[in-house]
Amino acid sequence: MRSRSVVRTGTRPKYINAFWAGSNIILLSRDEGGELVREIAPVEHASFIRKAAFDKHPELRSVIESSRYITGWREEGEFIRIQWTLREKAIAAAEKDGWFAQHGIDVFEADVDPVRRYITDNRIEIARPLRCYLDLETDDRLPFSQLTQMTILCWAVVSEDGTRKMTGVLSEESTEGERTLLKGLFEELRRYDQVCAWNGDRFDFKVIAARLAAVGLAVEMRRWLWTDHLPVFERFNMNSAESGEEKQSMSLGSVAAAVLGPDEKKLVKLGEVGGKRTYAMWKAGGEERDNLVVYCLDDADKERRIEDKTGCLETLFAVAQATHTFPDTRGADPVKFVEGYLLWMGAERGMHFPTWHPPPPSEEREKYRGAWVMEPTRTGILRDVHVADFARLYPSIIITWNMSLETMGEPWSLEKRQPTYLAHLPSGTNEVPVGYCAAPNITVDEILTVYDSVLFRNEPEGILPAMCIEFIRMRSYWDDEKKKHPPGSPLWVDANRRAAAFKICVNSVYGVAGSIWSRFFNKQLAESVTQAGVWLIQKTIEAGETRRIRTIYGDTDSTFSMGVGETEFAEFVKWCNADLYPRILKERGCTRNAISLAYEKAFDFLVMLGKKRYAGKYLHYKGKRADASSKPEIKGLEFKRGDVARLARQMQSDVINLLLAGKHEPQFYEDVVMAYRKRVLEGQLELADVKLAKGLSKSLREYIPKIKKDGEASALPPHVIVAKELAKRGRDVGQGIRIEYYVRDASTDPPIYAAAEDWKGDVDRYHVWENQVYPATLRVLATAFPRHDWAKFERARPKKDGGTASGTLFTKAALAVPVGARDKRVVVAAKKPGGSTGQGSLF
DNA sequence: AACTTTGGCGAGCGGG
DNA sequence: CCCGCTCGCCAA
Repeated sequence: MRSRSVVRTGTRPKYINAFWAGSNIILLSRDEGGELVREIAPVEHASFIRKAAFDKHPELRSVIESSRYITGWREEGEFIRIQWTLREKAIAAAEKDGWFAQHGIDVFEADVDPVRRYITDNRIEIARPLRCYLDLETDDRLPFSQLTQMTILCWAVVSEDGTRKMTGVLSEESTEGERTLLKGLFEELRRYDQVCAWNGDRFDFKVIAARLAAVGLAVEMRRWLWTDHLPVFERFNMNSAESGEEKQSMSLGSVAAAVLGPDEKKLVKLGEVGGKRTYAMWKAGGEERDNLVVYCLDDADKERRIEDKTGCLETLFAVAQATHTFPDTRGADPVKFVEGYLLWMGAERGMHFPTWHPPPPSEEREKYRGAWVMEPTRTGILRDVHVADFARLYPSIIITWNMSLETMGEPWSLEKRQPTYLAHLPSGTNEVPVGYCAAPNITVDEILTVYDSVLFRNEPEGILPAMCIEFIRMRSYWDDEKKKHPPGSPLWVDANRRAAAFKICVNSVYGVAGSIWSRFFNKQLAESVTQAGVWLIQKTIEAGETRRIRTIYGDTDSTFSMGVGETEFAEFVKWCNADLYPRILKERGCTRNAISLAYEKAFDFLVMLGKKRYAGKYLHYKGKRADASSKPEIKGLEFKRGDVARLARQMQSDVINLLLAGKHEPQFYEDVVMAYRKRVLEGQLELADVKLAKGLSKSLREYIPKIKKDGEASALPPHVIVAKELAKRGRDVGQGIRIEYYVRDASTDPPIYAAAEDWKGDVDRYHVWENQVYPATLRVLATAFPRHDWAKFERARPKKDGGTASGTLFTKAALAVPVGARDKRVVVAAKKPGGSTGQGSLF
């Protein structure tokens, strides 16, 4: 490799990557000329104990000094740093039943990765890696499960600015041929530091590693940052999807189409359309082989254009640089990057954190209580609904109650016998101990109200709140920087990314405190955060009630209220911030207050269906009046879901848009329903209209059918049945893969499900209407017009004994509306006797 | 390897 | 017909 190894002197460079190799840490940077520079530093396997342990255990010093696994120790502030021969020894000594634990000595950070150790102790800064996009085409005659045996037929590498596009194609089917191809690939890759591939972790990177071994090439893979673009896109870009349409498929082609627009013409995706293609194309040689390379290059370039548009890899880099983490796939994991910053800050303060221990299996894990979701007190079409929400609720709570592991005090339990109807009153005896604040954690049952609080010391500032404050400060710094530059200019774009990155960081702090995969996990702490949120929102709703503000719904950090005008509601929000929160927080012993409620928006019309399901038309949003071009806000409804049939989304969206536009005559919607019904039962249907797509949340073998009473195995979920069939064909049906399928015939027992790739137009139209398309809209209409009978349109399938259905699907049997077909659940109000039951003209 | 959390809805299945 | 269960997706 054309790199040079140096002994470091002078100013420390920023590093593009580092990895642990045997007894060394290898650090990579690039010099002024862009040449790769490697530095070598000795690896250290360290753990920490409190210095006080030496006083308590006089024998400790000699135990440490005589251990053959300990190479040294030294004092560092309040801690002793112990250096181990092997990482495994450091971890073993910190085990829950290890020597230290038996002697009541806490061991800190024993499991910290050696690279992280080095970054933390040596204050390593992260440099921007040179990025490229990679795609491979492999021999598709082998099933996905045998990807390690797949010969690489060609590769394409595109530089991040798109000015350099290189490809390689297999010259001959032999080990030597593939070795030459791989050599060519790595000759190209060494210009870069970060290699991005769509689905790379599942496919391309695995194939490369396997083929290097197969042809006998030794390459130090850890020298690159291997970044799977797909999960990074999902994590940093997904919330931008408006409808479920974009969530149907995460394939490169689909995402490119969604992100780059309809003019992005997708080339035929190899291996997906037309069955086995790649090997045949390569084998054919000539123009066909050239086409294979063209496809391959086009995919690599799609990635580049997706990044140009979304910037999610740039955001990953901004997060990584802010948290001293390298921007590979794992660097996108909140647990990883928050830990990076936590240890960084801890080192500044002479603090160390608990050793992380592998958690028990999920069945044994104790959950903690989360947010509160209010049952809507009103459903249907509502007017003038004001929405307030807490700014960054959980970080604000962490700051306000100074919630951190090291500030956590004793649990503080207070039981109070009082009737439930008084449960909302302050306990009256909650004298919080001096110097502490009490996290509200209230359980109310029939007669007992339990304030099962955790106390937190107000001083000094905890490291978790400090981290939140720093991230918030940095976000606002970059927001200010942004304003100094013309929108869209390079400096503006950079500031925008960094602001976005710090927002991601702020929002990740709570999740990490609540994650068992984090060394900072603490159930009591995490529950204190969520329950403080419950308390705040409930206090807000109560306070509103005394001011004629009727809150009809709320979820976690928001309230939806009616009964007053904009001015009064704005006044209320102001009063909450100026008066209510300062007062009640003081009562809980808080000396800080980062809680802030904002009047976010108001809805002109709101169609409220239930918890987490509504659609609204804005009156104003964040101070700006809505206009005709303002899009409706839709939450939770099928329209937003990527797993339902497209027709279900379309029909529901049509009806919602009409409702929000002020169309409020039921008869009008009867016509819409009948038109859709006709289309589903008689019209042209394409696969995309009726396709369902569900992900596999675990590997196929983990779906174990229950045994029925009769001793038979019960049915697996439809997408799993289809996935098993696809597995037989050698398709990739691993964990996380979305299975696309449709219902061929639901009248049989069991129903027949078919993979999307087997589409022959033979879809069960009755099932499509009754189960996939109409219910989503039925629920909207039944909520909007509760006195109207909407269930009568639901039945479509002719009764088995109902004579001979032939010709048109609109036979008498299909149109008959048996009384029993009415779904009582959606007929909210009693039907008016003899009233309009919608015997529309089509009947 | 794949893991931020809990709350909640609806589809599908099976049993009473 | 209702209920309880699992599953996957979505809200926050």
